[in-house]
Amino acid sequence: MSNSVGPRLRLLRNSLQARSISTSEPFGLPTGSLTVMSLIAANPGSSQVQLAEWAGITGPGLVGIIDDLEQRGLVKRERSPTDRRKNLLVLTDEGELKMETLFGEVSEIEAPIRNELGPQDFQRFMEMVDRAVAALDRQKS
Amino acid sequence: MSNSVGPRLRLLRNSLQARSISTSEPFGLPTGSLTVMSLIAANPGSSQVQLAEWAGITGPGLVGIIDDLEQRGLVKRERSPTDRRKNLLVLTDEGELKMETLFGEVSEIEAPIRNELGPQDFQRFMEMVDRAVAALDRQKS
DNA sequence: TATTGTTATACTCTATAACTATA
DNA sequence: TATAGTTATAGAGTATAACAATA
Repeated sequence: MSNSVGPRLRLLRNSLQARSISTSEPFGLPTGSLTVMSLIAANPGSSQVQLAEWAGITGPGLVGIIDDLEQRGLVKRERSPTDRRKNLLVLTDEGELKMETLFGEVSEIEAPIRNELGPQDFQRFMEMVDRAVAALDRQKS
Repeated sequence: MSNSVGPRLRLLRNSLQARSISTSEPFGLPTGSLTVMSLIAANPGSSQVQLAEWAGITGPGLVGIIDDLEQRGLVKRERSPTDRRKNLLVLTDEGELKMETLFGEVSEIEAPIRNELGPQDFQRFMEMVDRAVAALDRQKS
């Protein structure tokens, strides 16, 4: 079609989300939930501002996601003993299990893409997206 | 981070849109406007259902975009003489000019990505997105 | 005074259902 | 009856401003 990535990106994201995903829709969780869960798993005890920064979500946006996850018993908010303004976030055991399930679901939804590109180009594709994001972020600062 | 494209895609789209783009934000036009304009340019006299299909936009969504473009004198709706239910859409001369300007703006906004990947990989990247979309669409039907 | 998390709010994008006018 | 365009409506996602608690 045209020579820019914007329109393509919308088509791809629409298709994925129509398949009920960007991250974790299949279980009725808000978009970004799985991203946040995996960040917590990799960095237990993170604060919400840290997570928001990493996930590319605004503060208020993250509050809603954490509310949802906590209500389902997948994540726990613990007040930091050293700085009582902060929440230290951790996954519950149930959260760890659910996260694995969600990754499976997402992987299945994205299977057509993986099959189309092949495992090697699929990996390259994701690396390219990461590099594109990094390049834009570098520009911003 | 994780092994799926969904979260990455959100980061990339957010970054682009923060730079005031998905397609044509810089002039206050709704998202998808430039996509629609380029489709009309390539297929003058298209109907709205055709355009919605091609652009991955819903019928009602397209109405708003066309309303906006028509109000600015960039696009004209003409009643089809053979089937008076249909609108035949065409770009005005001013629309053609504006489209070129918008392409320039978008290209500038996406320049960091092009520079990061290099022209060849940038092209490959866009092809991969297209293939991914096609693969998902194939699955759907 | 600055920061963390929160609430309130608004705007955009997307989706669905129902209406009209044509066929 | 089916289709093209439209209107009305609702639901996500994202963003900003303002507030309370803490530093």
